[in-house]
Amino acid sequence: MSSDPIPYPARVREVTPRRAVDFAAELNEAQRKAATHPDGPLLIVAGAGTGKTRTLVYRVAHLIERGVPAERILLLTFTRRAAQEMLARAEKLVGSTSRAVHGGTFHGTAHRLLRRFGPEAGIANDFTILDQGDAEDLMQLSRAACGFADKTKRFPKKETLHHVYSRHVNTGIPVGAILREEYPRFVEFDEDFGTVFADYTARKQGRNLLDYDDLLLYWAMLLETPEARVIGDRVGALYDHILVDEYQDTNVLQSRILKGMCRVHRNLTVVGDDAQSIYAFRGATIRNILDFPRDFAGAAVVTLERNYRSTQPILDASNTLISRAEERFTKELYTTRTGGERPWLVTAQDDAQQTRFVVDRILELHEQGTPLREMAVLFRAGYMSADLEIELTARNIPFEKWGGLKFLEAAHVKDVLAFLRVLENPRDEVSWYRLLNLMPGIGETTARRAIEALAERGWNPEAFADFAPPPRAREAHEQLVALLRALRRADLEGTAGVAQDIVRVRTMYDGILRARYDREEPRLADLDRLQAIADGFPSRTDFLAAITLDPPASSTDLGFGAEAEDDTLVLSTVHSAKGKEWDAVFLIWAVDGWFPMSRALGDDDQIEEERRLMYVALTRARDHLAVTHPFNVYQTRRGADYSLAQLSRFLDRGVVRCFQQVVLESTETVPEPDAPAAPPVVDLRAILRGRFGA
DNA sequence: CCAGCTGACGTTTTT
DNA sequence: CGTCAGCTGG
Repeated sequence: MSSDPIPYPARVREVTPRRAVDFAAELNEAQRKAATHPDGPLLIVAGAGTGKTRTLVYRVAHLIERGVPAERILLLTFTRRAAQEMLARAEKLVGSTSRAVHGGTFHGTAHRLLRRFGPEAGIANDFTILDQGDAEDLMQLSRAACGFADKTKRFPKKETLHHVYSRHVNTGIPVGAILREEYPRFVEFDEDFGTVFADYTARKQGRNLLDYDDLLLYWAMLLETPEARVIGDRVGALYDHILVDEYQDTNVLQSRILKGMCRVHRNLTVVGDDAQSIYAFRGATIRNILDFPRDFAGAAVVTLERNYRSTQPILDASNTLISRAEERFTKELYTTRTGGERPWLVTAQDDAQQTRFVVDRILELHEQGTPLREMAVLFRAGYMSADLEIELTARNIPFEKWGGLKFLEAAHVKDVLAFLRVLENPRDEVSWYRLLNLMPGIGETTARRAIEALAERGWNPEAFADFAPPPRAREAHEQLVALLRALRRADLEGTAGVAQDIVRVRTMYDGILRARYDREEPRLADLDRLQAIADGFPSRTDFLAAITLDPPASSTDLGFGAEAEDDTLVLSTVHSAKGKEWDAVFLIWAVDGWFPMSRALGDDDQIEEERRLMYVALTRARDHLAVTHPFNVYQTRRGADYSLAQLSRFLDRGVVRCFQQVVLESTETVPEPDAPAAPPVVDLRAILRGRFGA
């Protein structure tokens, strides 16, 4: 129990819940305790499938029933989708009142607050947001401006620079320490990093650009900077209750924000599972959740251990796997569901056979009545589903893929967006640079000159019209000037929707696309889709912010109008599968070096994160779970040869005992459940082939 | 100064 | 496989 509950400010007003919520009947004891906890800090340690979302939804309902005005509740989630889902469920409990609850991601909320409070703190509210790719491009400009373009071949690439920068901002670890830890070969450049970062920071500010990290950083600074106290107090007073989902995946900066937001009250509820912390690469630290009771003295801790999702055999396998983890809140998931088959551990001869097995088994389950949308295939990294995607297409099985490359990151889509962004923010140097380089006859040098000319005239849009291009670029320049004028005119006349803007841009851009890229048909189709998405937005500002802050998760979930298929299989990275569940789950490529990835092998913390990641994968399954690994792996890297693949180190003897082993024969693909045969210890033929390969 | 070609390389996860 | 830096011909 909280030691010093702060009395709730008297702001009570009439609320008419649709029905009285019977917390005792609809929740189990632990859930009810969490949902109805009074004021004060609360940590809910919620294992996978223990009704975490349900508990949070009921807590929101409870707060509203107690008279907390909905608009003074802030619900921070990992994805916007998760927030919407929770709010929809809350509405079913307490009625439309709950619609006023503020829900969203940290970044989305930061964006909203900065548009509103930023101007008072020197942040013009017409800023545009850089996604990771944009930020890297800007870093490249800074790198060049600082004279590191070609000085040394060994100077870190823009991706490395950006990664170090982002890590520094999100974790507070000094740059030098990050280099020593992650990039020992770049330690000598410590000072140069500082030089580039200083330019990068100044450049962003001069161009009115904010990257993802800035959104969080400025939010934290509004709350923490003594000179901003007046603003910080107002921001901190916006909400009476803050609830945070997936707390194990927050970083130091986000934890600082929460402390700042709780300066007037201590009504902070966080929900998380330390065993599912999988975003350390983004600066998230498991310390946030482990140390919560210390950071917020008197915090109540409620643990949810009863699992409503999986069968006991699946839980046994998951529990055994995670029991090998080092530091954690100990909890053992249990269920009252009886029966269920043991999960399968499937050894395939090679990746082709692995693919065939998965597809065959999916069809089998489908025939037995499991809809495709109740099945998912999970993997460590996006590219690992390539083979499967081909097979599914060939066999006419509809699927959608989550995670991996998003179509918004495709070059041609970013090209079109660059035009819109220049209209939105004429100082957007990244977008200017990108679109100028597209024009025939304009390359790096001319683009740079044009941008300098713009900068000198205070980024006045007309300055570009006056810019005198070299003769070969004259035609392109004229066209571009005309296009931008037309777009701006439509803007002023108010005749332009975002979709209309895109149509106008494409009158010129489609030609460039055809000349510049191969496979033009699918690319043009992408632009059609972009147009269709844009159609739903009231303004360009909203559109641009939304697609950078909440990019569509799947490549198909924004198809035209009517969804193409109702019943589709899901292929997903394990990261993107977080928080979801299916009747049947296949985890493919459970091969050491792939899962865990070889890059993680040198570092104990990273290995631990990979282990938790696999735990997340296993606990997505309700009734059926199959983990597959090909025994021979075709190595494209050096030479072209097969090599032996070891089963993932996380599936040790004890874990494997929770599975039924299935070894696929080289001749046939019919699975034989409970086949006792162990995989061969060694593949002599592969060794023999290798001997004469070199 | 641009654009096209070649060879080398490294390859995650996401707001 | 796709990107990227570097080189070269126009």
